[in-house]
Amino acid sequence: MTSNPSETTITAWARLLKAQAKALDAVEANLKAKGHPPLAWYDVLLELKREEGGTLRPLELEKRLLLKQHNVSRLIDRMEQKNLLKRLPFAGDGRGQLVAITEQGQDLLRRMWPAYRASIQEHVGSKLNESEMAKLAALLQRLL
Amino acid sequence: MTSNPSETTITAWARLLKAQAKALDAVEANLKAKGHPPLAWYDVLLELKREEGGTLRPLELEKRLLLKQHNVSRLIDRMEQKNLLKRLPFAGDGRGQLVAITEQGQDLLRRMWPAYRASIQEHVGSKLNESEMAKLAALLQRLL
DNA sequence: CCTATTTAAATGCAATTGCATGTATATATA
DNA sequence: TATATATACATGCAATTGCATTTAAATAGG
Repeated sequence: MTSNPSETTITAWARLLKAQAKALDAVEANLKAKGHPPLAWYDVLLELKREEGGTLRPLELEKRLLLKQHNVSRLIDRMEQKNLLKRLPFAGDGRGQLVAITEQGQDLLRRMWPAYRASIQEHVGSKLNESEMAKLAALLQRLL
Repeated sequence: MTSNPSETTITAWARLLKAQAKALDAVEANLKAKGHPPLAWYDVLLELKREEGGTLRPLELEKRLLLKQHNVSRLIDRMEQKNLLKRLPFAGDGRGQLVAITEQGQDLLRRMWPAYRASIQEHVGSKLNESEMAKLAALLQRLL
């Protein structure tokens, strides 16, 4: 038998939704205003960049970025169109594949970061001091 | 000149996105599995229910729920189709309108709450104790 | 008052997402 | 090793969302 959430929990839940939506909307809008693609593209490229060889399987991207399988497939389609990444066969499993970041992908990552970074600071960083931010990060980690 | 976000801020930002996405995905999936409509419908109905007279203007819903104007318009369309709310003329301003919750809307609110409540507890409430939850709620408030 | 501008909401069309299913390959089991 | 089942990714079609524009009503300025 599961107990009911406390009022405090309900408040925290509501604020989690609102705070994230508000900050994300602002960050996405800023990226777009600067002529950049959506944040999801940055997320994909960053995951790839951090890997040895700059490759990951779609399945792994799906797990890390909490995306649905069909959305990963189509996100890769769009990004491949723009030459930000390319699909490679995966030797270990004929069903699978590898997605590899390209030079252009790395370049986009570098070009997006200044705008992205400034938005994070404006909409999140500036709202709490360092120790409060550390506390927030720790509490959010507990939800993961 | 805006400073750059600290590492702590970047971590908190990443976790805000992930924690919200994870919890929200789970809650939405649970509602759907129980045969309920999306959370946004609940949000709209709850906002209306809490008002004197059970009415709000679309513009107000837009602000409170952080939705785009055209999405509010179409969300209202779909909910009106299902008789969960109805559009009324707004006397004070001929351009505007009032959206009013119906009996069926109030009923849906009541029927969704047990499932929603259980999900909030499972995916958020059970992860932190009361004082931690209060701290989280307070920190998130600061982002708003 | 008349005209220009702003505001509230709706809508046509394109892009994205959700959902179900398809295709190919891998693994398990008889 | 033949057959059934599971897994990885793709895709057709419907629903939703984004974007630009439209419509109607309100307010501002001459």
